[in-house]
Amino acid sequence: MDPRPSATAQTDRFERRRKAIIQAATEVFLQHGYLGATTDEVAARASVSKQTLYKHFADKRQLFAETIMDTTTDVADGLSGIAATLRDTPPQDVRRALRNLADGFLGNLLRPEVLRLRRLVIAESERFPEVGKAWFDRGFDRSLVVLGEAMRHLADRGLLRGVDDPTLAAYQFAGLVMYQPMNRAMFAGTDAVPPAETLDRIADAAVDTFLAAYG
Amino acid sequence: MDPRPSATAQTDRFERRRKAIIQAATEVFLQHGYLGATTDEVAARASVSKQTLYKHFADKRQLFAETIMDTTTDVADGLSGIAATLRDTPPQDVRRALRNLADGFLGNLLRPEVLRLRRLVIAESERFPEVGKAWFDRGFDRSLVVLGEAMRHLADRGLLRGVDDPTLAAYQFAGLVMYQPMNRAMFAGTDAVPPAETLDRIADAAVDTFLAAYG
DNA sequence: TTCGAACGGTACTGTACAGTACTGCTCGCA
DNA sequence: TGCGAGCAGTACTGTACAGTACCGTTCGAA
Repeated sequence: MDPRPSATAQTDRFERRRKAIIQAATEVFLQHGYLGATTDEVAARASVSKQTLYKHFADKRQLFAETIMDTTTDVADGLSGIAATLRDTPPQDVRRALRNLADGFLGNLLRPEVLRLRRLVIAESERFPEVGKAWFDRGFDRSLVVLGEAMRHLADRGLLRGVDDPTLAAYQFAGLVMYQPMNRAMFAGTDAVPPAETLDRIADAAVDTFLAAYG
Repeated sequence: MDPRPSATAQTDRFERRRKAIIQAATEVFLQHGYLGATTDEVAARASVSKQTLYKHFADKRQLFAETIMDTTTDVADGLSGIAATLRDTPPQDVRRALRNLADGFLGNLLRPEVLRLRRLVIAESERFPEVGKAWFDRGFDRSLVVLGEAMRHLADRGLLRGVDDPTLAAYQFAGLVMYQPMNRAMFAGTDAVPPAETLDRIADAAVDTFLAAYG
């Protein structure tokens, strides 16, 4: 009972349209929030009629859910790459590698789009519990588990000590680095991210404290 | 004391009404968010007519702004009390006092109402920048500055060392304790706060790491 | 060239809600 | 007991928007 013929050309077209709608919806939802966004604007920005939009997505709820679900792994993928380089750090470079990791956190997570996306997911985590949970599990938590694995690897190589709970250690590192700037950005606005010198001081101090415990 | 000559009865009445409206508005905004909330429901829950509501507040925006502004110092006050007890900790009890502080953070900030309020402020920090900034400055940052002062005091007494930047040290402690559970709660929902054993492990590990650096 | 499905444009429907207008009651005060 | 202010109740206005219906056009397949 597939209404579409099996021709791949039409399927491609269909998929391209769907991507355009999701792209447009991402922008509109990020700008106005869930309730503030209108399907009219999404359709217009995707250069698609509302009829087409509603052929792809049953209703506004589903459009939102699928749109945000699409972003779950974006940030995590970036951090996983950095975590991977940590595993094979030469012995004398642990401090430098951790400092590098801190910069990776700050540089990735404090980007305006990431902050707006974060705010949106948090804002709608009661209306869309599955979306919030997925974001946490597949994005947030996942990248810290990966980071924890890298730290355990460093511990196995004797470059860190006392890493009984690798994931917890990873969260501690992230907390040392991100807690102040992330909260500041969440509350005081995207343009309230601390200046580079401040971030440098925070990153240095985070590495010092982390190595005092695990170095 | 009261500069006004007469009519205090009516003024009291007026003020009581205003408080009732703000109380009702707090509940309604927390439940539905800014756009999702209706002034009809606020008026009904405050047992007040819409006319009366609009006599107290020019429009919905102002109602929201004043309602949330009213909450800025609620959480900070609770934490400041705990921070105050830290200052005069006897020498042998530093670890226990820090552990106590960690419990204070977790117990205060992970309460369902606090989480919902946090989500709301974050969600509306673009529509209401003043509100978000005020919440950060008067609530969040303020309590950590106070905590930093207490830590500097401990350092002056020789119970901590290396506290060059007390506020930064306070943020590090808060990050070690709160980063994982707060993010989990923000994304995965109010009922996703980790169980008590997990929070215990996090608090213990936070104190260990903090004291490794500053003890 | 012809056929048919999908699509864009657009107008429409129903509903929800911010803010206002009006009426009659109630309550504090003399 | 009577007066006046403020308020509850309620109805109304204007607007915005989710979702649908309809029509004419485009485009791919044979």
